[in-house]
Amino acid sequence: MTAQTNDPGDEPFLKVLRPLVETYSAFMRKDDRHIRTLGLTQAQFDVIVTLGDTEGLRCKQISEKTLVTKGTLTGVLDRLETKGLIERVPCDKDRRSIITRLTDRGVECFERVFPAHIAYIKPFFERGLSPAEMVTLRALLLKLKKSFETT
Amino acid sequence: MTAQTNDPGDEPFLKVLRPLVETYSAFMRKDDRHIRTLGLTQAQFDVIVTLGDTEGLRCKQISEKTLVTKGTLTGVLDRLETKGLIERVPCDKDRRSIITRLTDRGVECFERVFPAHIAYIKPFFERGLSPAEMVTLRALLLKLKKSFETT
DNA sequence: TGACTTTAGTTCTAACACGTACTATAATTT
DNA sequence: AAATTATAGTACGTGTTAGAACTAAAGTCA
Repeated sequence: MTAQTNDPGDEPFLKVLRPLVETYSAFMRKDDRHIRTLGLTQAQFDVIVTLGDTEGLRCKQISEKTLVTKGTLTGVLDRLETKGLIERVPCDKDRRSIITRLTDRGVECFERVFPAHIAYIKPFFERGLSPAEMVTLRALLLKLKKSFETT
Repeated sequence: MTAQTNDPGDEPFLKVLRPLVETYSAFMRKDDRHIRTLGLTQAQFDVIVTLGDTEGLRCKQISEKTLVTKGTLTGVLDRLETKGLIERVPCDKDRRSIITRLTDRGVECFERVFPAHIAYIKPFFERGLSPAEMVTLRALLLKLKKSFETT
């Protein structure tokens, strides 16, 4: 005879929600701290990586790829511009738009920081999961993601 | 004959990292927006839920459960106190500590907001994943989490 | 007891993060 | 062409967020 409670805190799906939040948080703490040792913030790193290997992108595009809203992006770009890592040039085709691209120093930063960070993060994933588990995890995460994107 | 590139952007583990970030983000956007319609921020909601069904906790304990650092917590608690949802009472046993607990209005808020939010979020998980998939996803996430917690 | 060390919580700074309002420009409609 | 609507980026207000410096109170140990 099991106790039949209606405590919303016992919902089975919370057994997925909490690990999702906690795993993401554990990853982010590591990720963030390492990026800071490289002299960038998380948001700045994301922008540099997004701009790497491109000829420059518009705010809208950067915003979509980094999941940073445009309002926030203005400030992030301001700071990267101050650091001399990016430059903003007006767009000929659409005078509302501005093309943001890496400066020479920005490219140098990208080439130094990106591989270093990948190399730092990689072992945590490879130690924790087999290749087969990675495939499974990816598939399940994408299913869940899709559910959050419908409606 | 497959092309052998050394582009760090092609690392297999990124096929897990990106879904992890994107799924968490997709979830959070939904989660956050719903909580705001209930009149709280994410951090405030987390604190209210943590304090619900307790006789009050110390900052340290709230900080551990919500994954919010103590420096941030002070501000969150300040705003909840201003809203009249929590109260801070000195701790007899340890005069460095302060017990934070829900006021009557806070309890009322908890009882209204928590079930409502659970009910809102639940369908996204249950639509996206079968019970068996939830078990698998949970296990893999916890393995990965553990890897990020060692060292 | 008195000098270290740890712990609890606040204060402070820099940087996000979101939503709203705003300006300028572009696209569409009539 | 004029009016309407949509889009691009910025400005601003409120609220996190992490981390370092600070104060007060315990705990430790010699």
